[in-house]
This record gives sequence, C-alpha cells and structure tokens, in this order.
Amino acid sequence: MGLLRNIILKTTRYLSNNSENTTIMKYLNVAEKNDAAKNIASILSSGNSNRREGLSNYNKIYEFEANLNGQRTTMVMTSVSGHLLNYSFPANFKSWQSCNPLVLFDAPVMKTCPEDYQRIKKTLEREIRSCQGLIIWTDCDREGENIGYEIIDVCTAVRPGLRIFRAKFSEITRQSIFRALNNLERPNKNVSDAVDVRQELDLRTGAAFTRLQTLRLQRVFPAKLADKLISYGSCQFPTLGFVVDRYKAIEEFISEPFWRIKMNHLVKDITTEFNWKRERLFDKNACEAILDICKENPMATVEMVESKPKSKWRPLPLDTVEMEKNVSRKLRITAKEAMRIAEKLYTQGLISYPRTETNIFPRELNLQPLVEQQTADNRWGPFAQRILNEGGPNPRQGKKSDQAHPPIHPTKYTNNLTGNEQRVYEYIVRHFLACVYKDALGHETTVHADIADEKFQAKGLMILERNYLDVYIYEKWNAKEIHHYRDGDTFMPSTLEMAEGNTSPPKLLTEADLIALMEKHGIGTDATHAEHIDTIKSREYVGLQENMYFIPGTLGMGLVEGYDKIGLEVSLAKPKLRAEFENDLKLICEGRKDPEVVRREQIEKYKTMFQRVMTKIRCIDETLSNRLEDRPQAYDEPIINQEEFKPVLKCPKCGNDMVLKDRKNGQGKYLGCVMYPNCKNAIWFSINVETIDILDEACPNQEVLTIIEIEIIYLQLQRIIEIVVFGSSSEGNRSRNNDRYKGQNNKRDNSRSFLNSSSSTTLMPGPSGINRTLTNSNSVENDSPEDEIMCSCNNPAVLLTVRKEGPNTGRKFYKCRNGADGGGCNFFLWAADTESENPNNSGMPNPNNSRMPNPNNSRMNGTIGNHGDVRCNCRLQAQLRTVQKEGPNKGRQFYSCPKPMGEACNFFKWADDVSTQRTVMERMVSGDGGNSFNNGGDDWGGGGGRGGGYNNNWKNKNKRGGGKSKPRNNRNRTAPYQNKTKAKRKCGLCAEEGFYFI
DNA sequence: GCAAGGTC
Repeated sequence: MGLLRNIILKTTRYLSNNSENTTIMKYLNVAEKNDAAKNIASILSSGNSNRREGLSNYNKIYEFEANLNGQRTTMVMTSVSGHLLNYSFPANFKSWQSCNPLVLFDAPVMKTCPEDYQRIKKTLEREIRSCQGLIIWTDCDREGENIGYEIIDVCTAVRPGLRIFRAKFSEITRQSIFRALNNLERPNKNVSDAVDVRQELDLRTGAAFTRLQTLRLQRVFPAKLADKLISYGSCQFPTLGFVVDRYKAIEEFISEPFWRIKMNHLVKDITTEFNWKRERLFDKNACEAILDICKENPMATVEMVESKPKSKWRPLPLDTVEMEKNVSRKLRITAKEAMRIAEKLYTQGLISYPRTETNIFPRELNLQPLVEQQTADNRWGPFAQRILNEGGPNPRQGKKSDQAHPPIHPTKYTNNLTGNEQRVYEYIVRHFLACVYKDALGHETTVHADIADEKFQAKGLMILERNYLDVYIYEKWNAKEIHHYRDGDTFMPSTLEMAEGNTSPPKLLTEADLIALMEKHGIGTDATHAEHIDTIKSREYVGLQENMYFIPGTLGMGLVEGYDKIGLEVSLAKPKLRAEFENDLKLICEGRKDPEVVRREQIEKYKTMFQRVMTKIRCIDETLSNRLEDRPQAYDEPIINQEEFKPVLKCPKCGNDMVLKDRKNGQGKYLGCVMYPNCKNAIWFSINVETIDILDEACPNQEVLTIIEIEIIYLQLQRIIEIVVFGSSSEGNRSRNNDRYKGQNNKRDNSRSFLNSSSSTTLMPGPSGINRTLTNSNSVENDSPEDEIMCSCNNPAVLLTVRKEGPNTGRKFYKCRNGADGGGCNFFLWAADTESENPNNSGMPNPNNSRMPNPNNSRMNGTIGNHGDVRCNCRLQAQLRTVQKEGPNKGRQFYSCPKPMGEACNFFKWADDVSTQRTVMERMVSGDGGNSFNNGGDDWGGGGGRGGGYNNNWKNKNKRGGGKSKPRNNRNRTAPYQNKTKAKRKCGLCAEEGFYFI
C-alpha cells in the first residue's frame, strides 16, 4: 500500500515538473465536514491519499490523483465545517443602545468569517492558489449549496477565473461518489440565494424584536425581568406558540358527560369486551332508552366473525427526528441531550452521522457487516445472528431522503459505554437491527354481534411471530384473548348496562409531541428542533410539569397574549408566517421568484409588524403585568437620533451607505461608511459645523446616490453661512456647568474658530464634483476621528505662532504641515486662546457641547456688538459689502474681513442675519426666549430656522433630552432663503428642480 | 446580550 502511494506521488511530481509537455490539472475539492472529506478522498483515491494538516485543528487535507473526464488530475481534498461565513451588522449597529431596533430592518448586513473559522478560510486560500479548478462536495441540501457559495467566494477572491463545479451525491458510497465526479454540475445560485434571504431575515427580525422586548421589558418589570434576555426568533416563537396553544386548549376545555352501553361476555375465565358501535351518546335519556330496548331482549346474536392476518410493522430506518422523539419518549432523555450524546458517539466512530432526514438505506450501503459486528453482544448478538441466518438484513424503506446522509445506524460495535451514552447507543443498535429484520405477525379476530338492532364488536389478537419485537424492547404488542365464536352463535351477555364518562381535555405536550409539531409545520430543521426547545426552556418561556409535559411560564404566556392583543394580522407565535416564508424560499430555489423581491417583501412585512408592535407595546406590558403579577414601571422609550442612520450617499469605496455621525467626543460630525470598520471611508466636516440637516428628499433619477441633502453644504455653497457655529475664541462664553466634559481632552475645542475649509471645498455640487472629491483627498480612513487637528489633506496640522507685528502677534495657529506651495493645502486654524480670554473657562467644560441657547453666544464667526459693530475673526470692524454676482443673492449685503484678498480671514456674515440674530438674543435676554426656542422657528415669524441657528441648536438639545424633534416638513427657514433660493433648488446630479444633492 | 443554520 505504502509503495503504491509513493509511486503515485512521484508520478505527480514528475508530471508537474514537466508541465511544458504535460499540463496536469489540479483541483481543490471541498466537503462540508471533515469526515466527509476523508471518506470521499478515500473513495476517489482508492485509499491512497496522502494526508496533510490544514491550518485549523480539524480540517485535514488529502492529496491524491484521480481520473477526471479521462484525464489524470491532481486532487486536493479538504473541508470546511458547516457555514464559513455569517451575516452580522456592522459595528455601528451592534451596540444595543446605538439605534432604535427598527433601524435593523434597513441597516446594512455583511457576511464575515468568525474568528474561529479564520484558519479554515486561510487553508482554502492557501490551497486554491495552486489549483485551476474547484469542486464543491458539500451536502446536497439547501444549506450545503449556500456553504458551497461561501467556499466559492473565498476561493475566487484569491484566484479569479477558476473552473467551478458541483458534485451531486446522495450518500458517500463508491458508486455514488464516482457518479458525482463523472457528472459534475454547476452550483445552483437560486438555492444558495434562498438561504441568504433566510439568514438575513432571521438576523434582522431576531435582533430587532429581541432588543425591543429585552430593553423595554427589563425596565418595565425590573423586579421580575431585570436580568432576563427576552429573545425572539422565527423558530423560538412558534415553538412557544405550540406550547401555549395546547395549554390554552386545556384551560378552555369544558368537560362534557357522556353515556355508553357496556356489554361483556364471560365464558369460563375469559371476559370478552364488546364495544358499542355508537361509541357514546351525549344524551343520557337517549342512551337509557336504547339500553331499555336491549334489555327487553338481551340475547346477543353473532352476525359475523372476521379473521385475518395482522402485522405490526418494524420501524423505519432511523432519522434524527424519530431518534429524538423515541429517545425522549422511551428513554426519558431530552432531545437536546440525545443529540449531544449522538454527536459524541458519531465522533467516536460508533454511529453514523446523527443529523439526517433520510429513512431509506441506500442500496450501495452494505448492511451485512454492520449486522455482523453486533453479533458479539450478549444482549442482542443472538438476534443479529438470527438476521444473518435468515437471509441477511432486509431494511424497511421509508420515503424521505435528504440526499446527504444515510439513516442513523451503528458503525462499530462497543460494550464500553455507560449511562445514557450506553442507553442511546443501545437504542440505535436495537432500532437498526429491528428495522432490517421482519415485521411481527399475528392473527386478528373481529366478532360482530347484535342486540335488538344495536351493533357491538369485539376484537381478539393472537401473536404468531414476534420477530423484530424480540430485539425492539421499546414497543409492546399485547395479545388479546377472546372467546371462540362462530357465525349465528347466540349468547347472553354477562354485563349489559349503562356507563357514564366525561370527555377529557387533550394532554399537555411532551417533547416528542412538540418535535412532531415542529416537523409538521416546518419549524426548524432536524438538527435544530432540540435547540429551539432548549432555548425556550432556558429563556423561561416554558417549563416542564412532572418532568415530562411542557407548560408555558408566566413570561411566555404573557408575551404570546401580549402579541395576540396587539392584533397582528398573522401572529408571530404561529407557524403560518414561517410557512409562508418557506414557501417563498422554495420558489426562489425553483427559480420562480426573485430572491431580491422576496427579501424586500419579507423585510417590509416584518418591519410593518414591528412598527405596529412598537406603537402598541403597552399591550404586552398589560398582559405581562397580569401574568407576572407585577406592576409595570413607567418607562419612556429612549430617543435615539435617527438622523444618524439616514443614508446620505453611497460610499464611493464600497457602495454601502454613508451616514452622518458625531465624532467620538461629540464635537463635530462626519460622514462615515456604515460598514466601518470593514470600510473606513469618511468625509470630515469642520469642527465648527454644529448642525447638519438631512432632508427626506432624494433625487429620483439617481439610483446610486439616494441623496437627501446636507443642508449645511448646500447653504455654504450658496454663501449663506447658516451654520450654527460658536463664537470666535474671543467671544467664548461657555457653558460652565457641564461637568461631563471635565478632564476631557479639549483639543478639539481649539479648532472651533473657523470653518474647516475641507468641508466646503471638497463637497462640490454636481456629479463630477461629488465623485471626484469623495474619492480623492477628502475620502479618508476613519481610524482616529479625534484628538488631532487634521488639515484639509488629512494630515496632522502643525502648530505655529504669529511672529508678525500686529493684533495677532503671539497667537498660535494650525496649518498644513506641507503648506499650499509644498503640495499640501491652505488649511488655517487659530489655536486655543480661550483660557487667557475667558477667566471662567477652565478649559474643561466644553462650550460646543452645551448646545444651550445662550444669549451671550453669537454662534457665528466673528462677533456682533452693537448694530453695525460687526467684527471679523481678526477682530477688525467687518466690512459691509454687497453681492454683485448674478444670482439669488444679488444685491444682498454681507460682512466680511476688511483686509485685502490673500490676507483676509474667512469671516462671512449676511447683514440681514446680524439684525435677525440680535432680535432673538434680545428676546432671550428679556426672558421670553425659552418657549420661542422650544417651538423652534415658529415664533420667528418666518425669520428663524438656521438664520441664527437657535432653532436647530435647541432641536438638538431636545433630542438629547428626550424631546421630540420637529417634523422635517415644518421647518422654517430664513426669509431670504425661502424667497430666493428654495424654489430654484435643483438636483446637483440630474439638474431637475426639487431635488438636489449638495 | 439578539436569529437560525451549519459542524467539532
């Protein structure tokens, strides 16, 4: 054997080294699990594979040669370990407090490889480099197809242009594997897509409802639920629903009395019980009347005696669900524990793969040696020998096949097990031996008798051959002896009387019942039924009565009742939703429905339900309050700034959404890609920009840039500095009570004096502008959004001091380290000088974070003293100028720095804003400002809005304080803005009026 | 800290 392997390997090397003459193809073959890879490799190599270690602990690599389409081919075989990738939300959405759970229906999702699977991924990446082709050998079911595409994605990323094939096999037997190799197919994208849709929906719904329930109910019922995780899952809830339904059916059951006629015939020692054909009557008088008639002439006449053979069928080959049910019923071991044990037995090589839906033994699987192995046992060994002596195993055939795994059967004999492991192993062996032997045979006799036209019948059973029952100790078949009757016989009943009974409620569900219901309604898979049951137990939604019957807990009951009360069209706790979804998935697999359509429809459906649940969530409070016997505590939902999750534009780097975010220290904003940290693309706004509004307006003609509007940029471009910017350093009247910021690094505060030129210069209007700027200098990595002063070309700025004699001598400022002439930018920023100028400011409380209306705060560059005394950033009297350029602002007056071009600071202020702002400040000082600000711009008589910035400023404050922000469409704007600009706004991309982008 | 689905 060893010699043969060496020869083959040498041959491979020879061919490889002489590739100029002979091209030998090399294929990477990937199975779903390690043992499958091992077995397939063993078959394809005829046992002559060369084993290498993969990078992970358990995924081995087998190398051999095989014939593929008549050509000798080098084969490398390895495996993944189930799914290699997993859907998850980007970092921004992972924190439970980060967003309203509703956002999770629209948040991006990404497929990532978990940490403990990285080595498997790396093994694939390493191995595929030297291959020209890839053959997918994952299980031939839906999940297997999806895992196949995960492998394809990983491999083609390293090696594009691979030849990709799919091996289709229903079991790992020589014949089946070679048939698959010689009939390679293409992977089925439809099937994989269906799984993607399923995974995404499960994640979104599970995360959203779980967070909603948990976050709220922990606070509403702190005494009972403070530390409980109150999860929702598309399988958990219907499973809980089954338990609740049965419980309620019992609770609501009203027992009714019934009456029947009891007729027995005693001959010698044998009592033959005859059953009344009417079974029972719910009318006592009627039953009595019939009995009276019978008693008038009670002699019974045998009308007919039927006699026929009767079989008791041996069990079907064992699949997972049957094993779980039977182990639970017969051995009283929970399904979860049964699966754990089965898994262990499997890894020890004692049984076949325990997760199977197949109950047909493949013809290729030779059962004979499997039976022979068991003859060694002193308990069932003789029975196994009997099978062999009487023609060998003859399995009963079921109808189910998952096309992946054979029925569960022993693969090796052992007598070294103890406890439950021994019991489960014994069950599997006995089941196997039973299902390959013979049905039990008997003889059944049915006697039909008549008394005064009332019909009765009695049944007897004689067992002729017990057969499989001799080994299958878990089933009973009791003989029933009856007296021997012949047609026409007459007899006098020994008993003829009325018996009373009561209808009884259905029984509580056992675990086996629950699994049967789950299977019937398609909840979960054979591999996951036990887990879902275990989950609802561990969440305390259900408990066990008499250690056997499922009963809902107060939490589970209250939840289901709450959702019922909310009155969703289809209950979340019923299997119907899942069944409808499964049906759609089937249509995707068959290519009859677009996965994207299903994805959108399903997300929308659940999102609508979620919104309804959110609005009626108090129903759940009420029902839980009753069930938990706990008073609900008042609880207001936290207000989370949803602006943060509005997509602003598509990230030019990765194509996902970019959203507006606050910098980490709360000062300033930036546009960040939602895929952070996978994508670190970011666009920074000046630290001085305080409010940015994103409108609910989008360009209808641009699919990619589903833009809303960054007003601030738009306004800047219009030269209307309607940005809420705190006053220059010299005017820094700070909020001094904000202890939250004490001790924090105040570096950012330094930069507030000017608008960072990057925000206004890089985001230019128009399609070419936006594309260019976003992908160039301003599209930067977002690793460290704080602490350093960054210039416009995103380098740390240098701190310099003004040497030139003049009003600013000695002042410090930041500029680009490279300088505009040296390939850098013209960034300029005064450094901090607040401490010297504002004795009340320790430098710790941060004024930019107070966001409070402050009458002393000018909220603009420069200062506004008495009317007409407007000072620029250089503290010079600002020059009043008039717009000359044609456009909406022609003729409008503004203030700017009086210095000549090149030396002037970038102070800019509309003259009409100065007067407006003064008015507001005066009102605030006079004490009537509070409500005005609270009402936003409404009190401004059309002159509010962003003109002075107070409206937005307060709005932001409100958001943080838990108030409600004003509806977007009610916002007021400054008069000039409204009159001159709004009507003419055009889309920056398509030039249509009404929509625009920066 | 959420789901369900693979598998070890």
